[in-house]
Amino acid sequence: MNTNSALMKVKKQLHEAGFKLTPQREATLLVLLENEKDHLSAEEVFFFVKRKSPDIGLATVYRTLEILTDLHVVDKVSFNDGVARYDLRKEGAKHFHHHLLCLECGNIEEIEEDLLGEVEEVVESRYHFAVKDHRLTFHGICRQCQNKQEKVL
Amino acid sequence: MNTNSALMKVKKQLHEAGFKLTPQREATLLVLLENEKDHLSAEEVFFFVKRKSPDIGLATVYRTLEILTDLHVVDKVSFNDGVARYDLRKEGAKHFHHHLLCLECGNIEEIEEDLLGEVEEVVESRYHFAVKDHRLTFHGICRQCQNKQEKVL
DNA sequence: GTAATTGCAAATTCTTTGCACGGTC
DNA sequence: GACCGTGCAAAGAATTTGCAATTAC
Repeated sequence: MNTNSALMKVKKQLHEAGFKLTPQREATLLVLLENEKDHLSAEEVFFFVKRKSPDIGLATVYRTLEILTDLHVVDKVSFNDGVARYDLRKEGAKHFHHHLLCLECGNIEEIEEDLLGEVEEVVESRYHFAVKDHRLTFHGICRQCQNKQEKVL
Repeated sequence: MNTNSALMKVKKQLHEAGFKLTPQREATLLVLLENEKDHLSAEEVFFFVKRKSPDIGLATVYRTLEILTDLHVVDKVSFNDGVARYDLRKEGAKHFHHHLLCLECGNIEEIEEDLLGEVEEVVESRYHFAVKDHRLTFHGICRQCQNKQEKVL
């Protein structure tokens, strides 16, 4: 995905929602785009943004992330470690992707595949619940850590 | 599920892990058992426990919930509202149950059905990830709120 | 021009920790 | 009597908010 076109798209979204495009918001967006694969916390985003715009304040980052969450540009996720993390929604992705959280090394891998189609149908029909989105995280041991454990044995 | 037998079982688990079953811990457990269907935060557990044992401290509740989480008696879950919630693991349940979070009224419904069997197989084989547990929450509109919306239209 | 946005610091909220005291085997 | 567990208050971490100054449109 072209960073610039993604940026333009969000700009449009911001304007349509009545927000201004400030340099601070642009810098924050750039950081998110450059770290697409990570799951940065607000503090981490702040750390990276500060290298581009040293005068930015943490509160501004929090406020920007809140707006982007409301616009569904990012998804706020939490992996039970007490920090909110922000995950860029993939361009054109119908569904929010899933996560594999390694209990050993703490690494988080992403799964783009949908996988939940049938499950959502069951939820819709059997529980009469109109599904809009989902959060799915598997807890377990990643490939690397499995290999390490085998060596130890 | 018999409250008393559930209590006995946890007592055994505590002892096996080298912990005592103190009156405070027992009161906390009782609150969890009595509110099995809810997803209480630590503060809420504290509130209910205080009615049984007015002298209990909030820190004790936090410490108890941490022990119970480590023993997998409860699961710590987070629905992105900034508070950790504690969900009693069902007796004999192979898998952690799923949640339906209504975006309208905020209510959380539970699904006991597994539903993820095939999905886990895909994750295991295609991503070489050894699944130990999962967290699945659907965001959407619950049956009650759907009915309300229809009336408005 | 003016309403939105910002940075800073203070305030809040949730959770953890230090420590002296109390209960238990 | 060693040790675990407790309550309280203080500390810590994450996030939000109030406000005067600044900026985008």
